[in-house]
Amino acid sequence: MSERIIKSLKNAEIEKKTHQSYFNIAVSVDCVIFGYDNHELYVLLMQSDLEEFQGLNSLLGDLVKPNEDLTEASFRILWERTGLQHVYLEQVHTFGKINRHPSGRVITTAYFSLIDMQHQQLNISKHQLNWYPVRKVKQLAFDHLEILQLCLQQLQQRVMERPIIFHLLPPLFSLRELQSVYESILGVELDRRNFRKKIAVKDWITDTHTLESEVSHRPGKLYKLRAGLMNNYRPYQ
Amino acid sequence: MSERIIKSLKNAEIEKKTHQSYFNIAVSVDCVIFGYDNHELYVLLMQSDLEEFQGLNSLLGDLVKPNEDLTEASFRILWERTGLQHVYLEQVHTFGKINRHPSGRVITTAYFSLIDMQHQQLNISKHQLNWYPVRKVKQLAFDHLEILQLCLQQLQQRVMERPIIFHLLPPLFSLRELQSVYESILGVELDRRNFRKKIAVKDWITDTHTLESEVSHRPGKLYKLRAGLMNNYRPYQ
DNA sequence: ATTTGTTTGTGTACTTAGTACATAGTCAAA
DNA sequence: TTTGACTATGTACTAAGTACACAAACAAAT
Repeated sequence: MSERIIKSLKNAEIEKKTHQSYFNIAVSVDCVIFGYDNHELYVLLMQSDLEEFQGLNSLLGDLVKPNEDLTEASFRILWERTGLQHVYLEQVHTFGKINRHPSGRVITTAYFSLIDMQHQQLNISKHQLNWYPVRKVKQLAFDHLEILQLCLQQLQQRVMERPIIFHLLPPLFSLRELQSVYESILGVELDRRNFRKKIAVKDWITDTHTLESEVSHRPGKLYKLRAGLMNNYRPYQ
Repeated sequence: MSERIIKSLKNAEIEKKTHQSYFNIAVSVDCVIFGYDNHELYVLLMQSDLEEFQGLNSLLGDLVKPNEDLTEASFRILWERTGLQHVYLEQVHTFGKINRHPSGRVITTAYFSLIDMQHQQLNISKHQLNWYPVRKVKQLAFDHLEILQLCLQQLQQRVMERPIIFHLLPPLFSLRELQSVYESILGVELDRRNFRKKIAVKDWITDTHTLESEVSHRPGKLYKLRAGLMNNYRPYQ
């Protein structure tokens, strides 16, 4: 064999090996979509489409296309499955264990997002999606329970430092509602007067001088997010 | 054409498309390796091996093999390039922009690690590695400057909450050294008495009742990490 | 019309964490 | 023995966090 041919074969060999070795990890994203309703934090789940996990729920995820960012892929999933756009999204962690997916090597980057489930119209029925109380989810397909737990933990940290909790609420809200969302996320009860003081110090919201209506008790003032506030905060996506 | 053949062709088409679409994203890890010496925080960098970035430095990274975890890949890089094992490692973020790598679609998961650069023997020369003062790094190959900055930011947060800073120090250290490492990471000067109070409250270290030697001033007490402390803290890798 | 249930709105005393700051003591080197 | 460089230590002040109670507003039930 001529040296040229040997070299060429070698290159082919290398190329094949390279291809096999390095280009058969699939990349996916998974979205932990949180919503709040009636004193409870919910997560949006779908029925797993894998035989191995029949009957189990899973997070909303998909493989990332070669021509899209990780972030774009997450927004696409949100759009395709729920019809929502302009949703708050934040990267949490990348899960890369070898056997985390039964059909092959798939690494996944987890994001959480926050939506106002009471007032956004979701195309839930189309895709067999359902809201589940976060604390009652005990089992999920893949390593999705671990992912959910880490996302919840990160959410708990973030809501104290940054004004992201408002994505779970309508544009106008009462302090009672706000406190209740905090309580549902943190899993603790808060003292009302101290909570109000703490929120006041943060300077995130402004009084709209309107009142709740159609409540069977003394109506509370309605607040909104302070204008221009969100310019100072960007999630690291 | 028979229907069977058509179907078969269709399947081939789908398979090809799937393969093209989903299996040509490469996965890499990059390690931001921090070290401390003489009042300064350093990062370990290598010369970029890409023509496009000739003359620039880059982080230590490599493609992830199909049969290794992301974490394993990071440990492998550390081992291959520096000869070090049992290094502190923590995942920070996954960078997935489409054009972040000139040779194709590569997403990378960034880790930072902490090593005691004064007392560990590194195989630095073999791989053209060098330590650079973190604050003086102004340009790197790829998006590595962005990665470095985010890792530094995460390190700044973590050292306040968890006892990881000790990985940058030898087993015995004085409070002055410890304070100096904090200052080099946080980029601020700290008040000595308040610093000592703060460290005392955290209950991370114990007095060994030995003194510094060979210093041309009053020697300080030497401290070590409190026994059993690290059991309570696990990095989320 | 009155009562009941439920939630709003507000302030103070106490505790804990953070900050600013100065002086005497120990060692090596000159 | 003096100089330089560092150690060791405490107090007064400020800011943030916690515990806690009562009058007022509204709807619903009577």
